[in-house]
Amino acid sequence: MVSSIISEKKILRAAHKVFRERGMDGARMQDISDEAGINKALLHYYFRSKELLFEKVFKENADSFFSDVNAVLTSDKDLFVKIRLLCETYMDMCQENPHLPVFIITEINKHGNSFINRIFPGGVGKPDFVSFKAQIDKEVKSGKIKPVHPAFLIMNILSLCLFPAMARPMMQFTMDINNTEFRQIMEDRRKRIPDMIIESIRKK
Amino acid sequence: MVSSIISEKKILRAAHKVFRERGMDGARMQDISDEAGINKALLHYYFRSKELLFEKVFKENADSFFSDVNAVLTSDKDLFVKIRLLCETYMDMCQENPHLPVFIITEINKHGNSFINRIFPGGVGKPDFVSFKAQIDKEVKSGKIKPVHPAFLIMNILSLCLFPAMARPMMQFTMDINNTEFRQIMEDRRKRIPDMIIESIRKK
DNA sequence: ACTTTTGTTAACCATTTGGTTAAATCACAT
DNA sequence: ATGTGATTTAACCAAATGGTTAACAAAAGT
Repeated sequence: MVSSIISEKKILRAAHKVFRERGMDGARMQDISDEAGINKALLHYYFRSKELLFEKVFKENADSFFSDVNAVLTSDKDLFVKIRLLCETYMDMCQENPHLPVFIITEINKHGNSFINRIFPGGVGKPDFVSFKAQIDKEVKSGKIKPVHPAFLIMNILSLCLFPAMARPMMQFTMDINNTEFRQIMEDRRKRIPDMIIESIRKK
Repeated sequence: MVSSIISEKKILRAAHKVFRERGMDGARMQDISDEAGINKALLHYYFRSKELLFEKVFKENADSFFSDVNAVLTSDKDLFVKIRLLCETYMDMCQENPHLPVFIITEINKHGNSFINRIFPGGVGKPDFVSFKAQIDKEVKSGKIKPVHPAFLIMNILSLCLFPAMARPMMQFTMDINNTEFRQIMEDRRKRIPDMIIESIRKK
C-alpha cells in the first residue's frame, strides 16, 4: 500500500519539525498530527507512544548531526583541510537547520546518560574523534602545529561554528542586529572562523 | 512577618532550580512546591500563575546573566584587559550555574521577540555592547589590533566561553571524556581561551 | 465477489496539570 | 484574651494531553 508509506513519512517529517522547534516537553501530539494533516490516532498506530516517536526522531537527528561530521573525521585529508571541512560541515548544518544543535544538546542534558547510551548502544554511530585526535597529536610531534590538547581544539571548532546560530535570537537582541546584518555576519564567519582556528595552532 | 518572606524566597529558589533544569515546558508546579517544601497553592498565592512565576525567574536569570557582563563592558579598562575579564566572567558563570546559558537561549528561542521585549521593555538592562564596540573600532583605527567586526569578536568570546559548558554531556559522550578529565580541560581553557582570542586580533 | 488485512477516523477515556476554594493556623495589635 | 489580617493547607475543579476503542474505508489476497 502506498498511502501508508506517505502517512508515515508525513508524520515523521512533522514530528521532526515540532520536536526540534519545541523539544520533547513542549511538543504536543496534536500539534504533530495537525502539522502532518492526519488524525492523532494515526500517530499511535505507527509509533505507539510519544516516547517512542521522540526517540526515533531524536536518533535520526543525532545521526544526521553526527554522520556528516564522521565522513570528514574518518577521511585521510591533511589536518588543516580537515579543520576547514569540519567548520564548513557544522556551519552548513546550522544554516539548513538552526534548531538541530540546541535540540540535541538540551535533550541530552535533560535525559541524562542512560538515555543517550540506550539510543546509541555501544556508542555505535557517534562521531569518531579517535583518529582525529591521533592526527592532531601526530602533527604536534612533527612540529607542524603548536602543542594543543585535541579536546581543546575540537571544542573550539564546535563552539565557534555552532554557538552563534544556536543563540541567534539572543545575539540579535543583545547586540541590536537585524536579520540582514546577522546573515552578513554569519557569511563573513564562514571564511574567518577556519582561518582563525588554524592560525591559533599553526607554528610560526 | 518573617515566615512569609522565607516561604517566598524558598519558592523562588526552588523555581529557579526547576525552571533552569527543565525549562518552562518541562517544569511542573508540583515539582517546584515539592522542591520548596511547601504546598502547591502557595505558589499561586505568591505568584498567581506559572506564566508569571516563570517570567520572574527568567527575568532574574537574564539579569544575572547580563549584569555581571555589563559591569565589565561599561568599565574603562584597556581592551585586552576587558576581554580577559569578560572571558572570566562568562566562565565563572558557567561554573557556578551550568544550566543558565542554555536556559536563557532556549527560552528566548521558543518565546520569540515579543516575549523578550516585554521582559526588557525598551531594552533596559540588556548588555551594553555599544561602548565596547566603539572601543574595538577605536583600537582598530589606532592600529593596536587587526580590523575586526565587533560582533565577530563578541560572538567568539561568547561561543568559546559558554558553549563547552552548555554542551558538556554531549561533549563528554562524543569524546569519551570522564568528569575529572572534563574539569581539567575546562580549567585549562580558563587560561588558554583569553590568550587565543587576544592573539586572534593582536597586530604583529 | 468476498474475505482479510491494513489504514484512518471520530469519539472517548484516564491521568496529569495548572489553578481555585474554603477552612485552618499563625502573628500580632488592641 | 480576642479580633484581624496574613499565611498555609487539603480538597477540589476544569482544561489539556497522551492514549485507546470501535467503527469504517481502502487495498490486497483468494
